[in-house]
Amino acid sequence: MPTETKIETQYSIGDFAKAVGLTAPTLRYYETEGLIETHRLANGRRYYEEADINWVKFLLHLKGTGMSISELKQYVIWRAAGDDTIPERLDLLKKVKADFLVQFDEVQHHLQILNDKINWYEEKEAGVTKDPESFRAYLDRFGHHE
Amino acid sequence: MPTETKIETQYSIGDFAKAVGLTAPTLRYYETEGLIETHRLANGRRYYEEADINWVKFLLHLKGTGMSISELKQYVIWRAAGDDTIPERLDLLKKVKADFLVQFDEVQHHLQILNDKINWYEEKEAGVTKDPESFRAYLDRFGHHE
DNA sequence: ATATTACTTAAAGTGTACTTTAAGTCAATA
DNA sequence: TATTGACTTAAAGTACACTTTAAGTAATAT
Repeated sequence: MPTETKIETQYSIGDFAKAVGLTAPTLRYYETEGLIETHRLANGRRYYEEADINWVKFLLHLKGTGMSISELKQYVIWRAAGDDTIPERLDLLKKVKADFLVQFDEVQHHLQILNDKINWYEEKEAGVTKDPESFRAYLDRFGHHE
Repeated sequence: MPTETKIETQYSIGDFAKAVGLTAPTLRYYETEGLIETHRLANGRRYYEEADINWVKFLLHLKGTGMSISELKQYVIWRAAGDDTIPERLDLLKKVKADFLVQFDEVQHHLQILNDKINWYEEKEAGVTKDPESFRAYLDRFGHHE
């Protein structure tokens, strides 16, 4: 069996930024915050590999669930400390999830009211009701409150 | 039929703040931003009525869908200008809704990845897999990507 | 009556997450 | 070879949405 030399694609910071949908300054900022470890060429320039794309994309998913930079930093610190910190990481992610679900419910309620208002305006514009119904009364009709 | 004198409950800014879940400084800030019109007692102090509670809660619903203070301000300006601006308000709310729905989909995907990671950690912790499976491989098993 | 609390304004400060600038080095293209 | 473009760092600046401070007046509670 021949020995395969794996040739990893190397990305400059600009190309990597495009690949993950961020800007080069943001990547440098994340690096100073300890979220990303960067590799350096002999001339001092940063480079990134395929695996780094997965890592950054995963970080962005966590970020998208509401994790702050400092929470991500804590997560990264625990991750670097090895498998002993899996319970801590799990607790953190579960807390993030619980917070997320609360927000998620709230935001769905906000959407319901927004939808109701849009529908109310459309009915009003169409002149469906001659005697105009208040938005409150309109909400009441659907049992939508607060 | 006797003439009914409607006695509107009057709230001080502190009580009103509690009623809507904000702080007094935030209410003053919203007032300077033109989101809230305040009534004043003879002594210069602000007071609020029941109807103001509905208005602030409605604003907070719109805010919760992602509208910025300046978008809310624009909405309020149009509202004050009367029914002629209903098309503008409708356009704004529809744009807000469209943006919201994009975000909503994204955020659900973020949740999926978060959930997958939590499950992956739990399986890892339980020692279900002897030969540890990478998170990428785990995601692949469920068809969860990016 | 006095002390505490709530209100008033204007202005300055805070936190988060970047973004931009400045000054310089180095690599790639015409 | 010249010049354009991409990179480097450190530090300052920005946007948003409040929050806090300061200095003062007025209402409420003991």
